[in-house]
Amino acid sequence: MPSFATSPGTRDILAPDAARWRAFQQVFADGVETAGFTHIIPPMFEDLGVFLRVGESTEIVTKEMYDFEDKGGRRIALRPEQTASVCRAFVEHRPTTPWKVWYAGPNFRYEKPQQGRYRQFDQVGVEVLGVDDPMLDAEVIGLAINFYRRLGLSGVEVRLNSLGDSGDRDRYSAALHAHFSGNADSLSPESRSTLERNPLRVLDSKRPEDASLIAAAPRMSDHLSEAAATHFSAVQDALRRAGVDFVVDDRLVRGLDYYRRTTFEFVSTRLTAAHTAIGGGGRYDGLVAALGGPDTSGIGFALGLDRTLLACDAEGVFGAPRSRIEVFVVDATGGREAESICAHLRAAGIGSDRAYDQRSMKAQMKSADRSGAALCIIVGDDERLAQSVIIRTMEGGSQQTVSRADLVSHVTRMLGH
RNA sequence: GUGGGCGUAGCUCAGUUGGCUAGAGCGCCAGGUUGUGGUCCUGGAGGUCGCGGGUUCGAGCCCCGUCGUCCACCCCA
Repeated sequence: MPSFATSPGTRDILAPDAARWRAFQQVFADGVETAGFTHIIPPMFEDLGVFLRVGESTEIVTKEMYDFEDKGGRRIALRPEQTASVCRAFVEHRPTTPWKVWYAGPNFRYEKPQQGRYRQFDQVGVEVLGVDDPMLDAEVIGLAINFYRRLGLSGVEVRLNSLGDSGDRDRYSAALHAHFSGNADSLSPESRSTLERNPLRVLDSKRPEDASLIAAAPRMSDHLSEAAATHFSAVQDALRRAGVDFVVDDRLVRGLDYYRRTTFEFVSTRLTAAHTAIGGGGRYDGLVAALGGPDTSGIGFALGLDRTLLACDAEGVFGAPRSRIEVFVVDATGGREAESICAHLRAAGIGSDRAYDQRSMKAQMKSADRSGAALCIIVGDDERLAQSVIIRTMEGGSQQTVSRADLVSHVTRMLGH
């Protein structure tokens, strides 16, 4: 039996999934770079303090951080998300604004794994710093929607809300606290403890016994300042102009404390498991300042790679790309013919593979079949002597003999390059 | 962190009230086919039954512990 396996919540991504991941990130990168975003690759670990700004009341900070002391005595944490890193980078390098960046890569949270939730999980995302314009909020949301479309997803719903400015948020939070603690008896025990940590999160409870109290709770929309309300309606107008469907969800509360004003979530309507949220984001005006930078507004989103792929599976779209092997070379003379033919094909940019260990022709043909190649090239003693090869189509099984010198041009033509 | 289900071949699983040498399908390898894959036939390799302890004449099966995994809660992507 094996001595080791992957740690809980981590896994190896093998073929063909690994290529699918790469394609996913490529599609994302192409889309956002077309919109003027540049790539940022922040480190995977940082000073713990960077991430504490995510919110003292969140479980991400209190329970789920992969933190440790390094050999130099520094408090280090594996990043649980990348927004804080991007803001730290902004403060550190002070690029000119607007600063539009995108990222892709793994994050780490110490959680109990289950479907669509891992301790090491990948996200792609964007952040824009230094722009207050509500039209940007809509553009950022549209970017994600466009990406989903390119993946082929159609069952994605945009849920939209505004948490108001920090003053609004605090006043609303106090109003909620008053409402819920006045009726604490009829609240579930879990929600009672949530109430003390973060009243907003009680709205997120899915427990049936909390439903009626939540329905009767004060509305965020009644607590928005004039400025925040104007901003929010401008965002909605811009979304309508862009033809992006959305539903305003008064109860939408996002997990991280830094969110202000516009918040949104992307929900797969085709996913039945617990995790239907495949992405989310919002404004975090104030995070840059909290990290020691100038007062700078920010907005962004992160999309979960696993969950989005789960949604793709549910819709039967964006499957794994097929093998890059187009030609498989079968050599019944010992292997040296295949050796040189593969070298030629590869030099010409044609994906090719072959068998080793002088296996039987039948075994080599089986390998050719499994490789996914469209063509197979067969060399036996006759062909070697005649300086020719047989080209066989794997699907139809028709074959022709051509001279070695013409091999690459024949193959190129047959593959339709 | 809480609760529940499940750990038997590479994969999916069967295995009776505890009872001979632990099985099937798929996959893999070889042969049937002395020059040809995908179909078919035959054969073969591959297991400390997750791990440790206990009960028993005897444990894949029962008990305890542990680890892993899945699901739900919590939380979140």
